[in-house]
Amino acid sequence: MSRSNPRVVSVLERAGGFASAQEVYRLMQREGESIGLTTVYRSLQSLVNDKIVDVLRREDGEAIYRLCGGAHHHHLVCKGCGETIEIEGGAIEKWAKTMAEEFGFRDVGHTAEIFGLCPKC
Amino acid sequence: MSRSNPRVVSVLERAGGFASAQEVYRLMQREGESIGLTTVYRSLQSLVNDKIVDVLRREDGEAIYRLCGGAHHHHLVCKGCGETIEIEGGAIEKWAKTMAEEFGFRDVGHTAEIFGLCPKC
DNA sequence: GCACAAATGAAAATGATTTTCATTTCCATA
DNA sequence: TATGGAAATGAAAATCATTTTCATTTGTGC
Ligand SMILES: [Zn+2]
Ligand SMILES: [Zn+2]
Ligand SMILES: [Zn+2]
Ligand SMILES: [Zn+2]
Repeated sequence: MSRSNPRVVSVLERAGGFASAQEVYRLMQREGESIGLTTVYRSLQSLVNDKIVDVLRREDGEAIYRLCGGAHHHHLVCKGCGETIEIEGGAIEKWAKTMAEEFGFRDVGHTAEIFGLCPKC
Repeated sequence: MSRSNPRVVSVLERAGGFASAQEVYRLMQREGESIGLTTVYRSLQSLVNDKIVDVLRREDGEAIYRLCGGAHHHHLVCKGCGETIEIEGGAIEKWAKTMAEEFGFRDVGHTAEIFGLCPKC
């Protein structure tokens, strides 16, 4: 059932930072790899499910993907140039845990992102 | 040149939290207000430019808008039944501010959500 | 080879957002 | 009040990422 595609992973590796599904597709085409856009979308979804890939949104709403080091972390993203910094979320982890307990929630996860303009922009 | 539309502002006020352009449009229609979808989009854009309105993205990428200054809060969402609880984010606010300062980011916003299974599920 | 499940991808469908463009509303001035 | 132009409006078409459909191909065990 795992549709995680090693060829897509390889492209993300070479791409370095974030890339959209469309970009991954174009890259593979340019390099002469034969793949369908649908498969790119499915592979990326699968990689996200398997937590091998992070997904965020560009300001225009397009989804962008990136290989994610296993460690849990959060992001500080520049709205101008897209630069992304991985940051510690110690305070968040505690907050999420506290809130979940207070309301009796189990099996809890969370998301947290900060976005603004970096010094260069 | 200001296309900020007081009728759209009024809808956002009544809506309380976040609403997408499509939702604002549907709401106005339901209330018998005559307005075009294009104008809704233009008004919301204008309100964002004038910093009267905040814009975020839903998980599916749809843009959602909210009056600035409406009380800022976060959500605790049940993955099972969808129940949503509005929660305080004091710790987050501080965390976001600290991190942004540390890396010299300006004009900063953030998102934070907790999701899990509520006591009933 | 055979059967059958999973993977693939082309093409169509979807849905939010933007663009076009003709029409209408405002507003200042004669 | 009439008039001319600028700004606002909205219906319809265009755009574009993403999802769905569905027929075909591939892989795997027998
Ligand atoms: Zn930047
Ligand atoms: Zn965290
Ligand atoms: Zn529940
Ligand atoms: Zn907050």
